[in-house]
Amino acid sequence: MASDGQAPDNPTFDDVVRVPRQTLAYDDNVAPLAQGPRGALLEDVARLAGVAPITVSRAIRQPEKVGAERLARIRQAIAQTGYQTNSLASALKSGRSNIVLAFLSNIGSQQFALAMRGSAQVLEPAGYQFLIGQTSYSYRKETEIIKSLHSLRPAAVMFTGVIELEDNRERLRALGIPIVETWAYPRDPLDLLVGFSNTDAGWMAGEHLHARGYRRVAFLGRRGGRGALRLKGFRAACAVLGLALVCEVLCDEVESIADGGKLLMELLERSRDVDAAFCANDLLAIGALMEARHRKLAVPTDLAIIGFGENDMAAEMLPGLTMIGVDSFELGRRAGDLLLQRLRGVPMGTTRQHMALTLTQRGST
Amino acid sequence: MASDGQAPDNPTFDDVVRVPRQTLAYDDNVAPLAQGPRGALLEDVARLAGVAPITVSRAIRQPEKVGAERLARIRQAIAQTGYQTNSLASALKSGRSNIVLAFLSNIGSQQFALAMRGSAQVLEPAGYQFLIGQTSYSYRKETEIIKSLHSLRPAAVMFTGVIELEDNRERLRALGIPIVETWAYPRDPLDLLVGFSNTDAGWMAGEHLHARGYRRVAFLGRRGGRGALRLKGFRAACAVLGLALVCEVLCDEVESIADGGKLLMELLERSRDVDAAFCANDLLAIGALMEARHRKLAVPTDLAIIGFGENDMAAEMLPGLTMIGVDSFELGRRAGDLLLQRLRGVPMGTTRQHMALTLTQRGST
DNA sequence: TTGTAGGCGTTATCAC
DNA sequence: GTGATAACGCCTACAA
Repeated sequence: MASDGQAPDNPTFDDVVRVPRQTLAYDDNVAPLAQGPRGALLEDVARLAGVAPITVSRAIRQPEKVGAERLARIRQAIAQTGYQTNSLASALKSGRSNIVLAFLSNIGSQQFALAMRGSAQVLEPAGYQFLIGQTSYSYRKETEIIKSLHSLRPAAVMFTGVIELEDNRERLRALGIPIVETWAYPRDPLDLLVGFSNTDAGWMAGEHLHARGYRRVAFLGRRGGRGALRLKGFRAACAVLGLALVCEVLCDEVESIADGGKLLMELLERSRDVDAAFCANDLLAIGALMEARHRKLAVPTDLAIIGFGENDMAAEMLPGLTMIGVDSFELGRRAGDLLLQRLRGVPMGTTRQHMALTLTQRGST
Repeated sequence: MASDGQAPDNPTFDDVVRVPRQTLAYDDNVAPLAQGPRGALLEDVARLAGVAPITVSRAIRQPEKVGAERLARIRQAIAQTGYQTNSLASALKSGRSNIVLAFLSNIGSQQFALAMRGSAQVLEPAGYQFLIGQTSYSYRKETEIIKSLHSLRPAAVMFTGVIELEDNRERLRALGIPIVETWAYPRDPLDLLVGFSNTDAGWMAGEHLHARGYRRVAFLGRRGGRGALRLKGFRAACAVLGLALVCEVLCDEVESIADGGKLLMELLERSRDVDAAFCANDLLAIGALMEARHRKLAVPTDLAIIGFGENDMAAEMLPGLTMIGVDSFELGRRAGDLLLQRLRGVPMGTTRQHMALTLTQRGST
């Protein structure tokens, strides 16, 4: 065992728990393990059940079209052999797989992660494999990914954002699969949409600051994408309500809490005559609040802070952070639901859902 | 635009930026869009280039085996048609795809997310599609996922953890693909390993508390998995160094910061005669520190707190949280590197890498 | 260096 | 309700 500090030269082995074979009871039978790298084929099952391969295939996909007796025999044969459909071959022939792909612009975001849980909770029980990829806020990567979809043939795709490149929109349409965009409320979504208005979010921030009596405000946020939309709404509110938008501190990327501190410092350098700041995302708001405290600025008396996005930390901080946000988990769940309806061919009333924005006031304003 | 508060009935449309076609310059040519849902085939490219399909296939995979002149013609034809390899068909025939799958036990974890970025940074430039799934700390789901791998035939798989079920280990071995386990240091990894000793992490926590003069300590953490390993090391350190391990507060799952608060409350109910607590993960440590502050406990004088796992927040809190952790990004990067070596058939010196644990002392101890 | 033949495992199509 | 046949798009094996 390590005996003196930082980096033990001889790490102790972890005695990881090992669960022996077949001791866990599942609802379904745990099939016997495949023999060797090549598992049972449709043909093997068919031979065992005394039917044609195509009948086994049907028994799996459309059991109602197979006679009861044979169905039973086939099911037993499947259990015996541990047969698993080769989804590659299946997808190649049918042109559609059971994979649903979600692409996150940032895999580290708490909100996106929550949404993914919501979607998975809906899609996985329905038999889809839910996998996640990242675009890292890069057009370049987004394009590569979307190109690759053409041959991966997922059943559906989901994005935490709106596709902006016309080329990519075209490519996605050409796939002919359900697509959900989220996290914004554009006029013309590609296909399905579960989102909210970032413009309104900015407006709400301005309105709240005004209602709380602040008059000289600042914006901290990303220059592009949803940041720009939130800024637009914020500017509009300031103009209408008569707030002085003293300072817009913009950046290109937000990677961590530390960025919030940096932007706040920049703000304070540019102007000290500001009584409230709207931080256009959760990390920025948390970072700004911490930096303010480090500098002994009293929040909210010296500077009020409102953020967008919700985050577990917001409620836990002192003072609590006032945040505008959406229920990300629910957003993900609904996105999954919309996809499911499409995939099942249910006639759809609406293909666009709006998520309500909520403002949770805490101590920071 | 929303005019009064919480949930606007008529959300404002976001005027999302739209980037028109062909205005972005990439290093490679952006191929023209595929015509219709069915893109160009190997055969189409071959016809255009005046060669056999197999030659095109080779030009893509082993260009050195194709004559220079034809290679040029083929490449032009590929660009013209916008041909994209159908990875399904390719994988079906060759028995191997270019997808690398990583499974996270918890998609919301900051550390896991960092590791994924590290892996992606290595694997994606090498031409692999890096996708992420979740096991949600469930044996059941893990089993389902591993079964499905059989037919998805990824090039390799990665887990943020060690596979504990013997059945699943068997299934994974049968796949015959590179496998990386991480986040622990077991005696007998399935294949590749990039990990650290959780047992040592627990030991280090005990050692640190001892060195700082604390004598009556508590453990807060998960009952199973890595929590149990960290507890084991912590217990050992306490025994050897003469610390009184007054209280072990255990739980089954950790989902959010709030759980840390709950466990701390439980601790305080069970015993007030404790001068330091080791929280076996980042959320627990953050939650416990916050709860302590809410209760006006002075940290570290009334209660010291040390956590495992690192987290952006740890350094930002007041007092800063002393944490033991690993460089998750680097861990992910190395895991990706190991996989790449395997996939490329590079003879490997070692298939097991140990990541150093580091203790960062901050104000909380 | 290039090409031919055949098949990966499944499912669409069309007969029975 | 069931089965024979062909084909999805590519790549391995072998031959030229």
